[in-house]
Amino acid sequence: MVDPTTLPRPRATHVALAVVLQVRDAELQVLLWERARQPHAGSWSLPGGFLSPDESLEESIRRHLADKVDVRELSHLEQLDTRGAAARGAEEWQLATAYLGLVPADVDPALPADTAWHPVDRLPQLAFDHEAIALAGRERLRAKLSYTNVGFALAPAEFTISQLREVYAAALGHAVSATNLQRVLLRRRLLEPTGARRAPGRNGGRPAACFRFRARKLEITDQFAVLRPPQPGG
Amino acid sequence: MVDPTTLPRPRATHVALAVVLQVRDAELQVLLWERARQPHAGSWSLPGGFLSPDESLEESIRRHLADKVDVRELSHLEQLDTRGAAARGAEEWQLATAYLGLVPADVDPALPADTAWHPVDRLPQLAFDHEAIALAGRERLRAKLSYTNVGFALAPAEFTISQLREVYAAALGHAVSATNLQRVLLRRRLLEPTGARRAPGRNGGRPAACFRFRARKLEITDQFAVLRPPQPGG
DNA sequence: GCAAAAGTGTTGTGTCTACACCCATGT
DNA sequence: ACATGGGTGTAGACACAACACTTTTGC
Repeated sequence: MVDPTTLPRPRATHVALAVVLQVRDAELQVLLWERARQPHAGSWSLPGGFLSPDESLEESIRRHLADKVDVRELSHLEQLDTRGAAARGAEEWQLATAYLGLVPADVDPALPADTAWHPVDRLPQLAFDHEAIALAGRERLRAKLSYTNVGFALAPAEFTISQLREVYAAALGHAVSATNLQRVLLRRRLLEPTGARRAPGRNGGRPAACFRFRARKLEITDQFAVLRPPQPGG
Repeated sequence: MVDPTTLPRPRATHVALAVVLQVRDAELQVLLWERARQPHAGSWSLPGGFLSPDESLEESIRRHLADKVDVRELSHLEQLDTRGAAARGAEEWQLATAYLGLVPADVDPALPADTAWHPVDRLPQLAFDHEAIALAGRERLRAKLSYTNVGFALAPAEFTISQLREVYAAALGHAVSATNLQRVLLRRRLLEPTGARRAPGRNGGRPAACFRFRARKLEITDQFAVLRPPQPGG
């Protein structure tokens, strides 16, 4: 092998993409962007763009997303994976790093005209392999809802258990029992009561207590560690 | 935004790295490579190298590793993360994608002179941020030992429960009970008896039954799904 | 009072750890 | 016989899902 400083190395362009998810209208939706230019002009794709030499990957995806949604509304951002793609851009050699971004259910960011939310369960035709990436983002979210506190990133800052139940049900794609949701999240000490109560609707009903997530950054809350270290006597 | 085909985009070199782990001498060890050239000449780093335009990321890391360990001995390979690094190579703009590779405990690949195994718990000074990457690889492995069948990638093709216990203990970094290990892995149907028995050692003892992993590719075996879909009646 | 919504009590099931005990072999 | 290492039986702790029941409101 030779000294890399003397031999020009092949260079690729690099793109950062994001699967930005939000629960809207009781459905998990993803932010898509209608491509104005080739390749795949007119079809939908994940938002993102080219990396600049002076920024990190995370800075880059935040910068590109800032055109679509206010960055302050991104409550969580984590990396999915990186794929090289000979077939990605036909003529240029390109790599793409995908991120998962989450937006709380109670905000409705103003979007540019070329951008819209789409239910992840009914995606339109997507450019490149973006459908697979979007679905991978959904699965990552679903898994993490079970063993981390990611819920904080989808829920409003303060909420009733019923509201939270709707958010979880939409994200997980199946019915969720408010009873058990409350017990699991309280037992794990993810939630704390704010003291506030929400007045009932027109039909009456008991006023609901309000809760918040104790932490607003990602934590592992269920150490799935089977085979844990031995603890004599217990 | 402009048509990318008309405007030259900034391009970066891209490196694929691997955290290759194996249980050796009852310790989890990582394959390191002593750098012969700048930057960081003389210090240790993770094996890897530059990406070529005609290959995928995984092909690239397998090609670079082939110089160090026989590729057939890599029982598992998965992506960790990608980091941009302004500070990575001083003068050139570079991104690095890290992989986690695993080697079964019963092989001892011939290594080139500049390459050696080091216990992950006692790493020498590593170049760049490779220490953080190596530790991230170890944590990924530890987590997956709990909820997947990755054990297959660290264990020999056929083994006794005692041998497997040593492998798990080394990888997890704490004592593991053979009793409970056997129960968990059998209950989850990860292991099956081969029918063979292993003769006892000099001191006698009951002959041990031999087992193998049912599958030799990664599977999720513990759906950590708390909040699972409702199942009326049970 | 009655419907509606929130929240609690209770029971059953399954998984895991710990530890006692039994089994098969060498010396 | 007895030490050594392999393997099973069993009991307790815990987390979870399901569902019945109670509480608090509007009408």
